[in-house]
Amino acid sequence: MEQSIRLTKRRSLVLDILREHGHLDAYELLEMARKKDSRISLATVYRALAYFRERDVIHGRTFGEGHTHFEIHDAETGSHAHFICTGCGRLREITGRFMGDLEQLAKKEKFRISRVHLDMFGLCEECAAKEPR
Amino acid sequence: MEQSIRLTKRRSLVLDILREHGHLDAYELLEMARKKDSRISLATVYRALAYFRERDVIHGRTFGEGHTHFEIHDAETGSHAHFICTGCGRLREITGRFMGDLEQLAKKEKFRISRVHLDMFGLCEECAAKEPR
DNA sequence: ATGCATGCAAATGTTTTGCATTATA
DNA sequence: TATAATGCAAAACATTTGCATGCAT
Repeated sequence: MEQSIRLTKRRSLVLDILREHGHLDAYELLEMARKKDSRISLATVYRALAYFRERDVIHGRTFGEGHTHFEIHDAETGSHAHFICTGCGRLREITGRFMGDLEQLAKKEKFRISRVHLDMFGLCEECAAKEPR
Repeated sequence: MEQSIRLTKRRSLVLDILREHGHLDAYELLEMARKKDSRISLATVYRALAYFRERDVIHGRTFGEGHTHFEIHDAETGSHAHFICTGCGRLREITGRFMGDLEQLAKKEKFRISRVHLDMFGLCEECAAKEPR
């Protein structure tokens, strides 16, 4: 809900890492950030995340393990969709060609959509092969 | 990933409350449960939630406030979809008529879907009226 | 000189766990 | 009985904050 974005060295670092890797949790971010800037603190990471979240640059989500993963919004749609394999835990991003349908639906419901989060849980090809049904 | 489900008085209570109210957090659940059973503890609520979650009866999700909401899976699809108003915070459930499309997509991606979580963030009709753009 | 940004450590809030007790779906 | 569930309090985590210091998108 804020407007201007002031980028510091450390905020940029956090953002760059997210840009490169996507959906990381705070500790993973801290670890990667420290490779480039050994003095960055966990508090700064969290503060940067909160800062960007307020400004709608990133969002956080949880996949059931009790902590938050952060990622940058999809540039076009502000949306994100995932396949999460319940077998191996792998997470794959899927892109937004069907987001239009959802917006369609939203319109019918008189809801003005700004962001969609879609998570699909199931088995990926490999895990499905191992565990046939 | 577990098989049998043993229902005790307290587990049933937790489940009944979720059935009646949907997406509650642990404290809300505790509060409502205590109206029927004044001696139930927070630990039991959490343990019941973990128990049902392992057995895929319920799932938890967060909407950005730092704690988890729990709800029962949709009976047919195992899926859930929400509109979350970023203005007033209201949450509305939407039903699954377009879930088929998603399953279609999943099939193309060779992913065997068992559950879909869809959250759409935006402004509800009332908030959109207040804050036109 | 001023206003942010930051590190550190402490505080908070949520969820989990160890252990003794109670119930038995 | 034997096993599992429960309450209570403490512990463990994830996240936030107060305060002193440092920096300058």
